[in-house]
Amino acid sequence: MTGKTTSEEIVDVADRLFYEKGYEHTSFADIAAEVGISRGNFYHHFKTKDAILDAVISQRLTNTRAMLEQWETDGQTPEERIRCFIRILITNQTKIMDYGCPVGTLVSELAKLNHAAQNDANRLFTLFRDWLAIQFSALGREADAEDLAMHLLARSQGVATLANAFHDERFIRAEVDAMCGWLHARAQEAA
Amino acid sequence: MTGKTTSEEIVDVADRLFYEKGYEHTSFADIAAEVGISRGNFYHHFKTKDAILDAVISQRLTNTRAMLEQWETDGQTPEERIRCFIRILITNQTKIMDYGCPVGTLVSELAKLNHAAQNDANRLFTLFRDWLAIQFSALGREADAEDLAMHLLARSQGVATLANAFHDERFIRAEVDAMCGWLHARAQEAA
DNA sequence: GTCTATACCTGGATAGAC
DNA sequence: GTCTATCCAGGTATAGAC
Repeated sequence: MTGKTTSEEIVDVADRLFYEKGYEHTSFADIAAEVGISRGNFYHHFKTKDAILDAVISQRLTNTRAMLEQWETDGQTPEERIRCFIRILITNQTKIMDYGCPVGTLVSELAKLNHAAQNDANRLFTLFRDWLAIQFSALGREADAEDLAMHLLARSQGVATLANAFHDERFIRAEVDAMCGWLHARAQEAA
Repeated sequence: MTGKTTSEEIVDVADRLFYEKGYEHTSFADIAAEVGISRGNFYHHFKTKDAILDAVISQRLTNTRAMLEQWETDGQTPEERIRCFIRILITNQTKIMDYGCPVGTLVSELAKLNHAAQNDANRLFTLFRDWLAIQFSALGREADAEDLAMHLLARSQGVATLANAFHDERFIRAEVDAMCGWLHARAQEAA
């Protein structure tokens, strides 16, 4: 710690607070306080709140792309790679139980606000969907790869929403197992 | 039209606006304008914004109970009754594509706000879960009724979230069919 | 680049006349 | 029960000194 510029710190803090408290409920004062700068100084780095949101989404897109690439090398087979996706529900269990899915909750909030950045935020979803579709194709499910990708994305979203509401670890593990089972069956069908 | 009292009208409008715009993003001015009363008059009926939220949640609980009772009479078998639940995704398709699930999005928002009414809102979820569990038990799945209920609830939540993000009717219909297929398989296993 | 001070607006909430 | 007027807190944004 730390080669980070102030701008980068602002984006990191904003990223976390937007996730934990929601976009609208996070104020400049909240972010400035955590970064340890004055509110005035803030505007030297970002002109508007929308500009911070754009930077946060852009950073999330970059981080997500990096994570997907990591999974490409972590998983030897398409099935293993897709399991990496399913298992983020376990990896991020604590945060998901507290705040839900970072992508799903942001997209839902922006939809209600009818916010201009809606489409940008949606690209986080399409990133996962397209990557999953590629994996399902590699698994031999070229014909319905995109449907399978959407199905899995939907199930993980639903699990995140209910995990957030009920704070139930057992439920998450059971659903993760069920998704892995479902995945294996789809792989067997293809083979 | 209308035998409704002003208080009832306020709750109806607030219910709709909380769904469409979110709780925090809906102001007293928004509600007052749609009801057609002044902001000052507003406080004659509800002292605080939290009080309106309580009233809205309470009304939703009442309406939900009525809907579940209706499904009890609509469906001849437990499987048919559960299908009533699955099909709300089709019935409310347009609204879900625009605003997501009324229950899921409210619960998620209140979680981020760390709002006192979180637990009350969660009762909307438990209402569905418990009703579904009763139906699965009646279907002969006493042993795993609650797990099946949570699974179905999660899937419908996920479909609502992605339907909201992608505005994809075809996806909703495909997932509804898949859920009905899954349900039938569970019923066959029990028989 | 960082600060203080401040303008401006919105939103929740109150008082009091009618 | 309904209104107008008003207060106050908090949030976004700007100006300008250091």
